[in-house]
Amino acid sequence: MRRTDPSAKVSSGGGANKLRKGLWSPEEDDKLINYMLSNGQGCWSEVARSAGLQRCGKSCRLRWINYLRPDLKRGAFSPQEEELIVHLHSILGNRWSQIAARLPGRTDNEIKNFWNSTIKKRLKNLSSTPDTMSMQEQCMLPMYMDLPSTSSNSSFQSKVLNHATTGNSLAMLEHGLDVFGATGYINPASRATEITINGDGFCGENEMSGSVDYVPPLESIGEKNRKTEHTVDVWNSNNTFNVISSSNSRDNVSKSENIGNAAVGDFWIGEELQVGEWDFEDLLKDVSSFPFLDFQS
DNA sequence: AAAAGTGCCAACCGCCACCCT
DNA sequence: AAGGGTGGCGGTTGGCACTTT
Repeated sequence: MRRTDPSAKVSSGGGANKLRKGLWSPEEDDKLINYMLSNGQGCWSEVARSAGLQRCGKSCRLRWINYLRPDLKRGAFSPQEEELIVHLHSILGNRWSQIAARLPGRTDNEIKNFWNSTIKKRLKNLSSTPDTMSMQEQCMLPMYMDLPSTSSNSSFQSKVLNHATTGNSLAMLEHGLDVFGATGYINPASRATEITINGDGFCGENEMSGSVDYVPPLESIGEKNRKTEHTVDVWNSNNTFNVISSSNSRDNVSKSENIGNAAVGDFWIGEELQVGEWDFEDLLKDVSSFPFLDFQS
């Protein structure tokens, strides 16, 4: 843990308006905590002024949200949290605030740091040792590694690789997954050949196999630039990807369009799946059932 | 023991959207 | 409609702590 810097920089500016930057001192923390506990959150620039802090409101907000908030859960991420982060990231991509919203007591910054410093590296390492990874990791792996070049459809594979290399889910909608999500995550409790579409209100026709996790439109209310055309990549039981196109409603996925496929290669060992290998399975199978979800926010 | 390398994470930065005037 | 203030977000950086050489 970094120690507080008693000589935090003071930003250049006019006379009395000098604002401190850098690490927060314990005294500053005390001021902010005391003010917030007695007055609650208001306009952050006003908080900074009223609390007697030579900080910009933005800095106060960040400090409070990421470090001083009393409901924060400090300490290492549990394996369950880690699993959930990986799964949510596979669905939501780098939408850290939305991932954090599903992990009580954790901040977006914390999750982002954890992802960049730990999970990313772990997944990278795992990609070179597929025989030692957990079931969940096996299922997630294809999203983060390059695929073998055995696809008969190179453009489709390019698209898949683009997803993988950008860290976005294979299942991210091509033009903005802001209404619902889908992922190639496969339920380890199921045999690969038995996986079927699931998700609230999504895809009435089980004409394609695969696994689709519905993610509630947590941020979709009031969202701008909502796209009306969606494309979803889905793992199917033949170790290929399906691409499902929908018109404009998650309740009306009208067709399944298998525009290409990409073999997932030797690291896919779905036939060796064991039921009950990890307890978090039911939770991850359908994120929408997670009790912490706030669909209305 | 010291230098170099690496990991971790708090905090900053820039951008964008929203609200108000 | 335009512009300023503010909040929120994701990407990035800087520096401390730890590990390796």
